Amino acid sequence: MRSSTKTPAKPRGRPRAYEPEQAIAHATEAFWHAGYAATSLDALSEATGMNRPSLYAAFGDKHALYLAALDRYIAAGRAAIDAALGDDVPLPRALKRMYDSALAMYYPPDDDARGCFLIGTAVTEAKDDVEVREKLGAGLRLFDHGIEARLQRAKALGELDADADPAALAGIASAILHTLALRSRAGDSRAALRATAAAGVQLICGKAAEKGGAANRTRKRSGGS
Amino acid sequence: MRSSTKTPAKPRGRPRAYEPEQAIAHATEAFWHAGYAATSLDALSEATGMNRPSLYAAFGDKHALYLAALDRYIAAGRAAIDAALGDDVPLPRALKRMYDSALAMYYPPDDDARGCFLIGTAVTEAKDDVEVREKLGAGLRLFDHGIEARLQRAKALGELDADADPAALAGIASAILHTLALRSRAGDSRAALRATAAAGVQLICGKAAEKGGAANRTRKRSGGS
DNA sequence: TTAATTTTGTTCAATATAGTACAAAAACAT
DNA sequence: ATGTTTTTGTACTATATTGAACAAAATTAA
Repeated sequence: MRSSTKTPAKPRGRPRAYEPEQAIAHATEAFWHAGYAATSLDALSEATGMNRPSLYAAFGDKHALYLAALDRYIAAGRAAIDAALGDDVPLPRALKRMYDSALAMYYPPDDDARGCFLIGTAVTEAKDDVEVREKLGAGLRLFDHGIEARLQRAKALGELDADADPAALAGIASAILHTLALRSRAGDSRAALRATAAAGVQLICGKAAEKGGAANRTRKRSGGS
Repeated sequence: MRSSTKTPAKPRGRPRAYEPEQAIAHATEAFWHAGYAATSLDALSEATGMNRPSLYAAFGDKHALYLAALDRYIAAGRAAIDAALGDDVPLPRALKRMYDSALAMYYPPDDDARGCFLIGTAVTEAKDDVEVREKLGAGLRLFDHGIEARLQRAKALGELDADADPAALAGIASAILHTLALRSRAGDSRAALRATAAAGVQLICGKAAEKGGAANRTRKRSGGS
């Protein structure tokens, strides 16, 4: 039962000294630092602990490895968005949680601010590299759709006005995410970006957005003045 | 009178075969395409028409040339923002004009979409390169302040609510600009980004924002329904 | 016309990088 | 134990790239 899904019988020859998932994770870190073009295969070799021929055998060339790193990051990003927006927390809180979760990635505890891997590295390559451009575009759209789904639910639940446009608002919410992704790498402080995110949430959700934190769970969504 | 300001008397030796301003402009184009790391000195040499020794003599190394290109672009960007927001056009119109002016740069008439030079190339380098990071941060702030100044005027003129926070709104308006900068390079259509910009303008200016385009120049800023 | 000055253009050396070839090593199958 | 298979690790080649050296060219000053 397990042999057909996970382990294809038994691997025949010398066992690999690395775990593919881990290797891609470490390669991602390397690309994240210097970007795609400035990251040499030697740097990737050192980051993954694999020597160059093993890298080629396992992933193909540098480009293929980068695409694999993008795929992995995009999937994790979408999962993080869904996790932040998932359970039935009020919309402003959920959005703030999403932005905080992003900032936690953009400001690693032990290193300098690095921003978003996708935006911080793929945007540069996207101009001349069709595969990167399409992966980047698809990734951004995937994030959009995760947010849009939550906003659609919010509209259905009355958390948003009846005439609200979830798709358009998702575009704005994504724009806030993008500015965080950029500015964290550009040297802005985490506190400043939290404030930007909060301002964005307030604008998206309307003036009635909670301000005191956990206090007003049962806030009113007034429509008048 | 002119000798001390523009032309320092007369240049002594062989005249240069290039104009520094033009050379930086062409170098900018080259960097814009492939990014900083992937642009070789040979590519810069070809783009500028200068051979490598002349490049070194004129600007120093590749890094210094890139910084000069960033400076020039940032100054032009600020000028474009001020021009778009300058005269006394209503706020929503002015913001849309700013975004349109940005999109005109991001989608060159004769080439593929290229996005924003600053965001499309400097963000990647910013992580490990202090000078680029500081220039990028200063550039983004310069743009912010241009927008914020207009929003402050808008508040004084009653175009924004009395309790509006111009600085915070400028952060949002910049975020919209950033998302356009990214997404244009990521393959999004210009029409889609114009719609995103319009949605952002509407949210920033309030529901009373104009919708009909050039038709309602004399719209009312009603407070009611 | 001659000297001085600055830029240009060719050439070269040093290094880095990508990609591959090939032998050694570590496992399984018989 | 012996052979087969797959991965590892070293070494090598080809190319690209940076940065500088140096002679030729174009101009002004005397």
